[in-house]
Amino acid sequence: MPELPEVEIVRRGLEPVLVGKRIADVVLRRADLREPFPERFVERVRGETVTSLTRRAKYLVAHLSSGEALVMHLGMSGRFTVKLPPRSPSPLAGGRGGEELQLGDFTYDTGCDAAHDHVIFAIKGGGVVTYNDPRRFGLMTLIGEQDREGHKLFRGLGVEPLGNELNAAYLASKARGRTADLKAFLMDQRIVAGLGNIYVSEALWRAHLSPNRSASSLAKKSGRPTERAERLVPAIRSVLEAAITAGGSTLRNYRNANGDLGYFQHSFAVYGREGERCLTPGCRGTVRRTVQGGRSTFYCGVCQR
DNA sequence: AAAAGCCCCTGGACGC
DNA sequence: TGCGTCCAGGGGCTTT
Repeated sequence: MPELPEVEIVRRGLEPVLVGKRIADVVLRRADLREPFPERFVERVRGETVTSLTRRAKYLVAHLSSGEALVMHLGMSGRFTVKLPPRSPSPLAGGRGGEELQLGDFTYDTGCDAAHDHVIFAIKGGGVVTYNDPRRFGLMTLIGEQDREGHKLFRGLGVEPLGNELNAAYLASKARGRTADLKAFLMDQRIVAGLGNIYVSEALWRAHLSPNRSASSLAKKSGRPTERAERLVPAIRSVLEAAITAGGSTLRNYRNANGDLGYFQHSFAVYGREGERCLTPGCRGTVRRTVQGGRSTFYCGVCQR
């Protein structure tokens, strides 16, 4: 589920739990996700202190005191849950009799739906962070800080959409001469890193641009940005910022309830709203769904041109 | 180099 | 209730 806003919300949720803390223990419950965990993964993480937790595109990066970075990607179905310390057995477990694991100073009750809990981190003096991922499209690896920027995971990534590097001139320079449609162009992590299927649809709606339009129409023949490119930039920024804001507030409430970093509920203008009215003021259009590159695209054919 | 297609994996929703 | 089909917010790899 995670696109940039969700990953950023997870980062903000995990930050106070992890940063400045020592990872007392790590349990791997299988040998791989999308790819195998690296050699000696547990030994290289156990005992390390997390000095900071950052995000690049859809990757979470936990910087360790060893000089290595623990790089994590949530794939399609990855999520982290946090259990703050440890009364065992938890009253919430409901006597379901989940498997019990001994971690560091305390016992962790996996509960009833732990079949896809693949990685468990015990934080010294502070709780348990669990990575759960049914589809296992996620990823965890360790990269030396020296090598990180040049690593294959990061080397080809485009600009951060919330940074200053994303601007109309940049989009135009990348879009010039492209035959791909705008949807595919914005989904390409080498152009803008962190957008996914939902927020591309949402950003194009905000910019009143059709997903079927050629990406090259962001650039004039001279290579200068068109007015469309100028519109697209604030559309991308604003939808991501709104999602992060909404998710952040939901996160607080959710953690107060049960410590779970659940994904936020967010209402979309077009995504998942096929057949419903377009929300652009004054527009009489209806949201349509099409398929591009095997993925659903939602848009209004009336106000998005 | 760029674009299109296929693959990885599991679970949930839906129709019969 | 059970079974088959389709769909899902990720990215990487191969082919053209």
